[in-house]
Amino acid sequence: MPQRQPKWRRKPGERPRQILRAALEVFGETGVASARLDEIADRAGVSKGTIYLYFANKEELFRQAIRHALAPVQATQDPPAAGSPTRQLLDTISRQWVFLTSPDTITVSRLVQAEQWQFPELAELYATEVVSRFGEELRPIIRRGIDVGDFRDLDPSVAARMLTALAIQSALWRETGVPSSLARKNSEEVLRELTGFYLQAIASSNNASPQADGAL
Amino acid sequence: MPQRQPKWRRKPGERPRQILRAALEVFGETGVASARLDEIADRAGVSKGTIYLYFANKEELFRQAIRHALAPVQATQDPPAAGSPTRQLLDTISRQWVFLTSPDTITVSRLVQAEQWQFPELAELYATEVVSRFGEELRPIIRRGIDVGDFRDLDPSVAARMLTALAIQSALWRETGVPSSLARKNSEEVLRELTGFYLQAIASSNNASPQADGAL
DNA sequence: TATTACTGACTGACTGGTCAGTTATTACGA
DNA sequence: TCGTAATAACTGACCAGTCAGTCAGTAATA
Repeated sequence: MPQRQPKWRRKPGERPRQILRAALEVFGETGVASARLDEIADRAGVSKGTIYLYFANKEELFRQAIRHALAPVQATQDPPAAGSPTRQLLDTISRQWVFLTSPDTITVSRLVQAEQWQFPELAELYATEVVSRFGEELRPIIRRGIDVGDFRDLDPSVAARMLTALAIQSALWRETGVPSSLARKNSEEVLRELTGFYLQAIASSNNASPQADGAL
Repeated sequence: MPQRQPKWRRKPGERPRQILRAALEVFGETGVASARLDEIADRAGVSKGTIYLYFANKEELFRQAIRHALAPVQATQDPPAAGSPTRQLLDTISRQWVFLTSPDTITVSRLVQAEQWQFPELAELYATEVVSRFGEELRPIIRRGIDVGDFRDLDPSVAARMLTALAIQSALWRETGVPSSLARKNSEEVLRELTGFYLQAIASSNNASPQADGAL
């Protein structure tokens, strides 16, 4: 006689994670206002009431979901890459690209943009944890590249911001396959176009073609 | 004895415009789902019922509001600017920048991103009417610049897409003052940084510094 | 048996959409 | 030129559906 399975199990340790994951999914598909808590509960495999054991309300759940999704980038402390500035830059961009193109990050980027008036503190969090952090990684590399003469003389802050803007927008566009010129391209191709363009863009004239090829 | 003012006036010709304008405003502030039709009606100076005389439902109102806001760009037929490729490019970017940084366009850019799953046809419209159209203006100029030797040898399509991505993201970031490095900068400064960076980025080595200064 | 985790039916506030009724405007006859 | 009938434009109270949030009760676990 088979032992009767319990209808549900107590997993107080895992619940928050399960719920946050489902929440990000649903919020990402419909936006905050249209997201239904019953749907989130379903996907998390719990009942609606359980959500309220761990989160105060829908808004707070959203906040936590975003923060949770941004945790990975907060965790990374970049091992200062070795090699030439070009090499370092390439590695750094590549690492940032992996983060930016992950489904969760795409969702967060879109949601934060969309809800910036309802949740300005999340826009700020995103700016700090993603944009600023990326800048902090990029600037010293660019500066060194200028000193060494590999890159032309430009403002490292501006150059870093340009790259980040370019990377984020590329990542967002690639997801939708819109504009159509991106539809067929996979993530690696887009990254290659991006790095190809950017390295040329900042290369000094006496170093007009830093070899980016074969780098990935 | 003062003649009694009518409580309201019949303005069937203006109503749609009034409503669309109010709708874009409210949609932009709260997103589609949270926007209340009573609020839109208030700001348009009409009652809720009137909205339904001109639009089938909320979704359709949203669609029309976006299309309406994109009409200006559809109307412009660019007079093929005179001068060197650098000059032409500068003029074109400048014109596109004005469009991108207008409050309505900012709102549209944000809304289209946010609602791309609910309204994929609007994402496509935006891609066609903004991104593709910009590309069509930029590509021939870039191509000529390459032929003439002012710009280095790169793929005009990629170069155009990079510029558009950069411009859109810069416009969106500037609005919020986030990242904080953009908070104090006004539109003109951001445009100058953008063009400065980009012209350098695509300049050929034997033309390393096309004079962008004093251009605006 | 006590405690903790969880369920899901329920409630009440909210809002998209409707439509019977009202007001402005126009057309027309005297 | 004035009343008045006809029409088009508009209003706003109402209804029906939805969903965030509650909580009395139940199931799992210690």
